[in-house]
Amino acid sequence: MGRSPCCAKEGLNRGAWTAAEDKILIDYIKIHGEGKWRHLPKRAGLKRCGKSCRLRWLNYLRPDVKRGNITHDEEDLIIRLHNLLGNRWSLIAGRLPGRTDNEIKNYWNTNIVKKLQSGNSKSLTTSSGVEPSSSCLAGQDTDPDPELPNKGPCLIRTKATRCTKVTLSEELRPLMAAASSNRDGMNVTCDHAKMQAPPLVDSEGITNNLLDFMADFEIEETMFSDLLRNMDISEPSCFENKVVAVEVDTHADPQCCHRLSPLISDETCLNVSDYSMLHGSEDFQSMSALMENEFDWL
DNA sequence: AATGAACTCAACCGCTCGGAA
DNA sequence: ATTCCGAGCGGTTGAGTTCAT
Repeated sequence: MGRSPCCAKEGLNRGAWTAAEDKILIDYIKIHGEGKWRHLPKRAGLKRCGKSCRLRWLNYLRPDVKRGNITHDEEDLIIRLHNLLGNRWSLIAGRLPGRTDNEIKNYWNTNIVKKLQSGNSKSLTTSSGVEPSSSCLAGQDTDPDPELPNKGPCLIRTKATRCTKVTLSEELRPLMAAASSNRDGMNVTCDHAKMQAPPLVDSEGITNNLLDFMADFEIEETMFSDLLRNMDISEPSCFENKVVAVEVDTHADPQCCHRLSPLISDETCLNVSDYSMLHGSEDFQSMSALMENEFDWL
């Protein structure tokens, strides 16, 4: 037996929204706020599915939705973020204030893909010199660059609230899984099955799924570098260029970032939550310098 | 001016996830 | 532990619009 539909479809309006319907929805949300979408149509007196109301509000009626064409800067950012995130439109949209995931998805599929297919990648090179990855055309999640199978994908993760998540290259995962199992008073969690699983590879030996390639560590309170220190590793330099990505919140202890810096390869994209975005800093070195200046933590 | 092709983008659909019961 | 439900996500569709002939 299948799942019950989100709403009874009989007698509901479909297709484009009318101005009158928009007004009803806006007025209702002004009074009652967002949420409870399932019950909203009945309470507001709309002959629409709750999902439809939610979509209409989020993609069109919300007051902070930005109108007008995507600017060159925005396109530049979309390309960079797509290189890092793949088709994770909501995450990309989260970095473009006022833009919705639907809008970005449409823009990508109608404009950027077309430019790529016409071989006009030069015009799509970002100001930072980043070209869209070859996987962009496939309309699939971004694969790691086959040329860099062991350096890990460049990626930006979701916003972090603390210095929490560390994404590791596959060779580091078993070590870290063991370390977290044997932790002594350190509040560290991870998906052990994922950490110890071999990476999925295709017939050519290329890791073919970014998400499988990644393994997150949740590190509460304790900093990642402290965990490393507690691991039984005779040669700390074995970590060089092995940490694929790190999430650090702007409010996190900046010293943590400093300790991490030797572990992170040049090719790695470090996500420092909004910090690097706000400052237009794309690599760890410049980000690190910014933080040094700002926090005086040396 | 007419018409068909191409394009755009709002809306829909099916699925997954997380939290509550 | 399991089920249910609300919410959100990404892929797809199709009506309306624009463009080319």
